[in-house]
Amino acid sequence: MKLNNATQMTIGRVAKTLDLPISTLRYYEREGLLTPPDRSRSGYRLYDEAAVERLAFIRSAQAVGFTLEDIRELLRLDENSSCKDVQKLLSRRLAEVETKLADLNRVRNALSGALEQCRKSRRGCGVLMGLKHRKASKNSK
Amino acid sequence: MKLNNATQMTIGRVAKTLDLPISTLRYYEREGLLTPPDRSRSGYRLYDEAAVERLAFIRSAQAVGFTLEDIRELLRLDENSSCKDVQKLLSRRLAEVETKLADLNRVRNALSGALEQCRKSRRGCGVLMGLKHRKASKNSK
DNA sequence: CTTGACCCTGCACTATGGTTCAGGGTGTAG
DNA sequence: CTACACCCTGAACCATAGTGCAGGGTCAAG
Repeated sequence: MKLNNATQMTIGRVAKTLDLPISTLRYYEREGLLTPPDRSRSGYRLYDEAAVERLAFIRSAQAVGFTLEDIRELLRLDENSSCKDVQKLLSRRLAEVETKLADLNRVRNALSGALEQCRKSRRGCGVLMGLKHRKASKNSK
Repeated sequence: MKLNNATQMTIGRVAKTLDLPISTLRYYEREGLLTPPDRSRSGYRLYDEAAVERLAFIRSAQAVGFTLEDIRELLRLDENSSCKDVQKLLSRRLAEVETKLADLNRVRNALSGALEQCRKSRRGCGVLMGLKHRKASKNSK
């Protein structure tokens, strides 16, 4: 099987490039996150650079807590270039991210505080002490 | 049913206090996150203040990305006061949190950059542009 | 023309974090 | 005594994000 274009890759190649299982690529396609790629005459999926970039985007976004549903939305908006909508989604997400950052910062402080306590160990490790009095901030979704 | 002690609460009361469904409390108990509370003669669960605090801790920890499994571990270690182990877990988690913070910061910058782009809209919204070239940092678990 | 690596589909299965349901007992106000 | 809110258990069910398997076709080397 010759790949016509230098940028056409089989699913296995793409999977290796991005270090994720083949099954996940097929899953993303099923779920509408990846547009169905071209097929070779024998039915093999043939991906181009754009698909690889899209995938990389998906993984990045996912790595920081966007759900596949979120990402589907982001990609959809980006495609239609409905700039207003993108803006709306973007600022909503930005606000969420900032909330999450604030939360995480508090947790980091709590953790490192507890660790500190722990090291100069008076009166047991203050894990519960350190964290339990924070208010759980609503998931904001 | 009289509550002997001022701090004894039925499941519904606790649920209302912490604003979570009754079913979740029973679920946490099933999963070993909550030690089985006292029971009234008729079999009703009766929770005390400590249980409520424990629950609050669970929700806080969960809100910032610890899994129930993580939390089970944290609580177990805290109970046994095996300070060495708590320290180990704590510093592992701290490292994870810091990685996550760094990731989130990058996303925040990407998002606000994209938003900026979007506002002075030349050449379409740069959502994909803004995010897709980041490397997905391995989940570090 | 066989071997081995790779690809296809469809369907079932997994783990996590719960939620819902059926069928039944309890507590208290009127 | 009846109503109604509340509680119990066990078991099934749900969404999310995949993973695994059976059964079969394809490609390149030797």
